[in-house]
Parts: sequence; C-alpha cells; structure tokens
Amino acid sequence: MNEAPRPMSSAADQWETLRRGIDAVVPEDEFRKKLERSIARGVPLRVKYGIDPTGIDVHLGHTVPLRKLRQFQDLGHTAVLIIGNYTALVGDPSGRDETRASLTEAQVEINAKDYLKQVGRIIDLDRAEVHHNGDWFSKWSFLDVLRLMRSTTIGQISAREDFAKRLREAKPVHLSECLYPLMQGWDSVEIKADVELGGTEQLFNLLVARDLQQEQGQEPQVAMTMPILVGTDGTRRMGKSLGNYIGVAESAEAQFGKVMSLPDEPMRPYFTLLTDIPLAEVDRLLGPGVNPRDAKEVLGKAIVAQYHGDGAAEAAAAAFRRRSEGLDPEDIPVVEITRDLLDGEGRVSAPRLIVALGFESSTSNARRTIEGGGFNIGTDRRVITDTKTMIDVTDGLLVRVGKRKIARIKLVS
RNA sequence: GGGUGGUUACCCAAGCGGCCAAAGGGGGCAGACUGUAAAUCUGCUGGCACUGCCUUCGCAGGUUCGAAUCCUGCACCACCCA
Repeated sequence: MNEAPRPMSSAADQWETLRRGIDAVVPEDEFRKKLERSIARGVPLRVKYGIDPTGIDVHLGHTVPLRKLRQFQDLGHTAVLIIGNYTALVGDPSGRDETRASLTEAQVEINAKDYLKQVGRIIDLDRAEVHHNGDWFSKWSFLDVLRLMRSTTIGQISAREDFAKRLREAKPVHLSECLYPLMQGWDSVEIKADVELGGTEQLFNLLVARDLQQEQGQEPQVAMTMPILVGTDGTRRMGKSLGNYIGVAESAEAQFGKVMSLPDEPMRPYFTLLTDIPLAEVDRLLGPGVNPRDAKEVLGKAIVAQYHGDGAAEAAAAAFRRRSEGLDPEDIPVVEITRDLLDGEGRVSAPRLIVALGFESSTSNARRTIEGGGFNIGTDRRVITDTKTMIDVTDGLLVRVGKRKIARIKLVS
C-alpha cells in the first residue's frame, strides 16, 4: 500500500502503452490532459473498475479491463476496485435483453470474497484500493435514494439501447434496473474517479457518472472502454451463462485446450487484449507463412503462463500435442476398483465398469458411448462395441472412454 | 382491481385424449475427418437387473379403459387495461 511510487514515464509513453486494445476513450482529449497533469504533478490517476459479484468464475473476458487496470498500476496510477455488492442486488441490465436474476445479500457476500481472490491473479491488490459499494449505499435513507433518482429522467434512462429494445418488444423493465446506472455513477462520486474502465456496452453507465460528479462539484471522470471478448465459440461474447468461457482459475491444461479450440478469427483480439506480445510480433504470427496452429500455441502458452507460470504452460502445450497425436498422456490417473464389483471370474460388464470409473453418470449413458465406439481397453486399444461384453479386469488395465478419459485400473479388496 | 397468455427434459421450444420417453433447435457426448478439443458429416442425448420394466411434461386433486394433452384448486411468471 505504501510502496514508494515508481518514477512515471512520459505522457506520450504511457498513452502508447494504454491505448493498446482500447475501444474508445471518451472524451479522449480530457484523458490526455488528465494524464499529463498527473505526471506533471506526480499525482496518480484514480482508475476505477467495478465488478458485481454475481457469479464465482472470473474469466478471460473480465481480464480485458482488469489487465488494463494492471497496466495503469504498473505506470504508477491507483487502481480502485469497486465490489458491487449493492449493485449486484439490482442486476446490471447492460447488454442483456432480459432482467437479471437478483441475488440474496448472503450469496453476494460469499461471491465477493471469492472474486477478490481471483482478481488478485491480475491486479496487485496490495497496491489497490478496494471498496464495496454497500459501504455507502447500505447507509442511505430513502431520501438519499430519491435525491439520486431526481438526477435523471425516464426519457434519459430509456434512451439506453437495451432498455429501449425491451420496451419495444414489450419485455419487462424493472424500476430497480433503472437505478443501476445511477448507482454505478454514484460509486465514481464516492471514490472521486478520474478514469473508469469497462466494456463497450458500459459506455452509458460510465457517462452517467460524469453528470453526477459534476453535480457534486467534481471533475468528471473519463470513460475508457474495452472491446468485448468473444468466447471460445468465436462468435458470442464470453460469458458464464453461455458456457464459452476460459476461467482464470481453471487448470493449465483446460485453459490451453480451450485456447486451441478457438476458431482462427478471434486470435488477433486475443493476442491484443490478453497478452503483452508486441503487436509487430502478433502481425508476424498471424501473417502468411506461419501455421495458425503454431500461432495459437504461442497464444495459449502466453495466456496460461500468466496464471500458472511458464513451466505449467509448456507442460500443458506438450500434453496437448501428445493428445492430438493420439498418444496417451504421460500421467495416466490410477483409479481403484474394488473386487466386489467383479463376478466370480473377475469380470464385470462394460457399462458398469465405465460407471464405476466415474467416466459416465449412468449405465444408460455408458451403453450409448460403447455403442458409438467410444470405448477401448488395453495397450492394443481393443474397441468394444457390444454392451454385453464382460471385461476381464486385471490390475493395471488401461481403459479409455472417448479421447480424453483414460484410467489405469488398480484392483483393491 | 380487471383481463389475457404462460409454466414441457441441461436451455429454447413443439405437442393439446391413445401412434409420447414426448418434434425441432441449441448445448453436451461419441465416431469419421482435420494443423486444432475449429469447420464439416454421422450417431446418441431420463433411469435400470435394457427386445422389457420404472419415473418424468409447475404443484395437488379429479374425469377417463387411457392424460403432457380435459376439469377443479393452488403456486409462480409475464403482458395489456385501469
């Protein structure tokens, strides 16, 4: 917290770093003025980023603004994280065409703790300010709420694309949701933000703060928006509910595999937004003469290394290569099978074995997998397609289900 | 307060007395193919002691030989009018 501020580089240099991957800075000239003044006076910018603890998985989509925040930190500015434990109770309607399920206070609190732990992988929390917006909102009286609401109109609020769309389609718009942008804006007043980061769809919310700050006699913040990261499907935004995300807490293998499964098109935004690889190098990697697969491997390693270190990233890449060559992984998990599962001759039916190994949730499922040719055993990979086959279970038997599930059996009594 | 529409499997969504374990799509799983766990194609996608049996269509009752489908009540969601 009290670390000596590192000497600041020039405004031009900082701008060069900060503009990478940026979607928009509104208004840009104000930002550059703030930056120059900050450096001239040696007063760090207060850079705000808010997260609502609505779920527990921080994914790469969230890391886009978080990484930007980290860049600000590394340039000597102050990161101010807002944990939106009160805004989460409302639910941010941004970019959604339906109301968010609202959460209970208790859930939100648990999520918030978990969030910070994950965010700490990107942000230097020791040098950051962390606030919960419940710190102020929980003390508010009804009159305070009224005062806040007076600062805008239905017309202004409903100008927002997502609200307008829902109104057009006769879908519900809750009054509480209209409060969301105001609450987020008020957070900026409370912490006297100079800059606020957010995704492009956040622009409306980020600008509401400017009005509120000016009403309170503060210099308005600048909105810096980051592009929305597409998910592993290559088309829709990365999101938990869409199941197309790469979580920062996931294993190195899982992260690497998911990066490799990306279509080719989103590689450039991934490089730009999620790595520090110089843009000239990115151009080379994505240019002619480089196999996109190899470029993707570089990308995967660069991303995984941030969360698991270089060693784990290399290992994940190697394991992936083995798998795509059809080889068994180096570490084959050993699964214990108790003898009483077997019949008098030491055998068990194929579907039951698969369930006992935990590879399928039901024997019906296991049957289907077997019938589809997804089950083979032994070093010779004997494929079994008859669900009635009795498997001779011996110690050390290799069992594979699909491409990714493999186990070496250990017989225990 | 009044009216209308809705609640179906992981999600969306069809079905409106038997041919329904329930169309179609998404997602997922498996197979083929491939630079890839991409794309494409194919199959599967409630459970089990699996040519059969059992449990599912908001909840609880009822009508019927037979209900996801009809009736009654309840709960929840939404829209419209006030």
